[in-house]
Amino acid sequence: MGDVWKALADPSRREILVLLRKRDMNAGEIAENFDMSKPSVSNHLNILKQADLVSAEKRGQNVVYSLKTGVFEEIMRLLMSLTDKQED
Amino acid sequence: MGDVWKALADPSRREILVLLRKRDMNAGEIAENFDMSKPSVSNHLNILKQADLVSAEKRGQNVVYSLKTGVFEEIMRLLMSLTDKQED
DNA sequence: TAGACAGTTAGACAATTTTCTAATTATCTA
DNA sequence: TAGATAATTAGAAAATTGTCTAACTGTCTA
Repeated sequence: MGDVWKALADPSRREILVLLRKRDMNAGEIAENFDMSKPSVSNHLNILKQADLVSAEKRGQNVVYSLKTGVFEEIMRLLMSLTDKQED
Repeated sequence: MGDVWKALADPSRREILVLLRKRDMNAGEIAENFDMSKPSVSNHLNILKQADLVSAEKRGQNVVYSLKTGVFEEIMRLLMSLTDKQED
């Protein structure tokens, strides 16, 4: 299981998540939004997948990526616990 | 203004934040909690400061660090917006 | 089934990041 | 004021990360 925080550290990867918020997209559609080679985007998608922030489903010759929101809750929990001093 | 996400990407820095959740600490006290040279810790503290995640106040020959929770809200807002699909 | 298309893998390279030791600055106290 | 203590700055080395091109795999369709 990859590092969620490291995954979120890169601005391109955060932008991918924002894109996927609107709708599921395949790798090519995602890549169109970036001034970057396709393998680079593929690499970012892989890091997001390992961090469990997106899921990938092969559909024909495309791979459709979707946002996975489950992990966010965990992150938010940690952030909230930092916000509330002295708890724990 | 430094990058908050990059600041949060490092596990040692996140641990520093958790330490400061309990109470304010000076640089030396923080460093005691890590198997790392003092300059390295100092570097991490500087990155956290630039990201506005901690504040530093010189008190005598010590520098006391405190958690700054303001920025978390911004992060949480972004995370929440990702959680709620299709909004915006 | 041959060629085109979508996507990933492999390998190399450049940039960034983390860490160290040594040196420096600032403050306290005997 | 001299020496000790707290912390940072400087500069270098090692590790990690992001990016590229070239090559490969799998799927579709004419």
